Amino acid sequence: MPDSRISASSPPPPRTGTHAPAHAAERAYHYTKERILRGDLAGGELVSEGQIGGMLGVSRTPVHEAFLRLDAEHLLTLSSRKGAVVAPMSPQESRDVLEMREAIESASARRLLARGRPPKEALAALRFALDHQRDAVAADDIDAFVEADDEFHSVVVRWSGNTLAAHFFAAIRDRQQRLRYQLLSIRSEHLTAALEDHRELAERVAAADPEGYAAVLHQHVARHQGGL
Amino acid sequence: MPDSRISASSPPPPRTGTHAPAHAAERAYHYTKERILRGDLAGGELVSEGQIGGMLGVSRTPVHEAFLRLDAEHLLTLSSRKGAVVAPMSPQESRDVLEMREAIESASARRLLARGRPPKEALAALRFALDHQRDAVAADDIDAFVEADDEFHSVVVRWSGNTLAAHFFAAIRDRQQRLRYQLLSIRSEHLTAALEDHRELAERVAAADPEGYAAVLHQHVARHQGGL
DNA sequence: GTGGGACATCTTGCATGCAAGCAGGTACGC
DNA sequence: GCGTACCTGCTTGCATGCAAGATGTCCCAC
Repeated sequence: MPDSRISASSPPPPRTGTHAPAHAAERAYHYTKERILRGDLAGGELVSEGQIGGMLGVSRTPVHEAFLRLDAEHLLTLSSRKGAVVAPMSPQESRDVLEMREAIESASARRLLARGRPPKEALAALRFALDHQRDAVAADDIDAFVEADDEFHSVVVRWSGNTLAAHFFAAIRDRQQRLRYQLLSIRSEHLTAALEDHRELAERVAAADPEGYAAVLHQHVARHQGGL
Repeated sequence: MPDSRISASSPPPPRTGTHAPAHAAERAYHYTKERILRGDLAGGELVSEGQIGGMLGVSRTPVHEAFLRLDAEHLLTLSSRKGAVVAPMSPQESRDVLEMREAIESASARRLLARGRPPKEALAALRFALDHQRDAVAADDIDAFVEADDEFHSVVVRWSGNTLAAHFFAAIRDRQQRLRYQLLSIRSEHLTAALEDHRELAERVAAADPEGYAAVLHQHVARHQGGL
C-alpha cells in the first residue's frame, strides 16, 4: 500500500523532535527503538518494514537495517517473509535485568577499586551525578532523577575501563527503560531512599571498598526491585 | 551466535549446531565472523562489502546486513563511505572478557541454586560435558576440550533461566574464541587441571553451594588467565 | 619544493524492481 | 457441512542502479 510515492504527497517525515540523525537508517533505528521502549509497540505486535518506512518517508532498505539491529538487541524478532514481532517482555524480564545489572556493576566496582583509591575524575563524576539527583528530588522531577540515576551507575562501569561491560550495561539500560515505561511504578517517595543509597555507594567508592559497594548495591537493587 | 530469527520458547534454549546457511545474509555473516574470530582478518584491517560479496558470489546487500550485525557485536566498526574496520583487540581484551564471564557465570550459579538443589537435567548436562572433557583429555584433543569447556560453563548460565545472561554469555564466548585463536597458548598440561576445576564446580552445583561455586570459579579463571 | 584544484576511483546510502514465501479467504467438488 | 485447491494480497530476500562522500594522485602555477 504505502509506496514511498506517498511520501511525495506527504510533507517531510514526522520530526521525531529530539535530534536529527543524518542517516535514514539511523533515524529508523531510533524511531522504532523508542517506540518499542516506550511501549507504543506492544510485545507480540507485528510490524513491517514498509509500515515504518512509510511513516518516516524512507524506503524499506534503511528500515530493514534498523530491524536487523533491533533483532540483534533482542528487542525485535525477525520472521522471514512474515514480518517482525516486537519481543514480548518475559515475566522474568525485570529480574533478569536487575540481576545482570548488579553482577556487572559489582564486577566493575571490584575492578575500579582493585588498585586502591579510584581516580579523582571518577569521584568527581559520582558527585556530579549525586548533585543532579539531589536537584531532581528537590524538584520532584522523576525523569531527571532517572537520568541521573542511570548516569551514576554508569560512572562506575565506565571508569572500570572494561569496554565490554560498558557495552552490556548500555543494553541493560535500554531494557530497564522499557520496564520503567511499562511499570510506571516509580514513586516520589522512593527517590529519597534511592538517593541515600547512592550516597552510600559513592562513599564506598571513595573508601576503595568494593565488597562494601557490592553489598550496598545488592540491597539497593533488592529494595527497588522493578521500581527504579 | 544462534539464528535469532528462530524465537526460543523455553529455557533451556535449543542447542544450535553448525547448520547449513540457507540465506545469503546469514552466510555472509558467518563467513565474515569466522574470518575475524580466526584472525584471518586482523584487527585494524579494512574490509569492504564488495570484497566479501565477491568472494561469496552474492551482492553487496546481504553483506551489508552481515556487517551491521557484526558492528552491533563490536567485531567490526563501520565507517560511513570508507569501509569497515575490523575491531582491534585491546590489550585488556582478555581481562575484560574473563571478568565479565566470571561475573555472569557466578550470578547465574546464584540464581540457579537460589532455591536449593538444581534440576536433575542440569546436573545431567554437567556430567555430560564433563564426560566429553575427560574423553578430550584422554585423546589430547584440544579443540574438543575447548568445545566441551564452553558447553560446561554454558550449562549453568542456560539453566539459570536468565535469557539476557545467556545472550551476553554467547557474545563473550565469541570474543574468547577470538582470543584463543590469537594466543594459541592452550597446552595439554592445562587440560587436566581445568578438568579438575570443572569437577569441583559440578560438585558445588550438586551441593547447591553458589558461593562455593563462585570461589572455585574465581580461582579457575585466574589460573587460566588468557590460557583457556 | 610547495600549495591547490581537478579528477579518477574507491567506498557506502538508499530507492527500487522482481521473485518467492506465507496467510487468509473463497469457490468448488463431495 | 467439510476438505481442498487456488487466488489474492501481504510480507521479506536480494540484485541492481544511481548519487554522493572520502581519498589519493596528478598536474600546474608559483
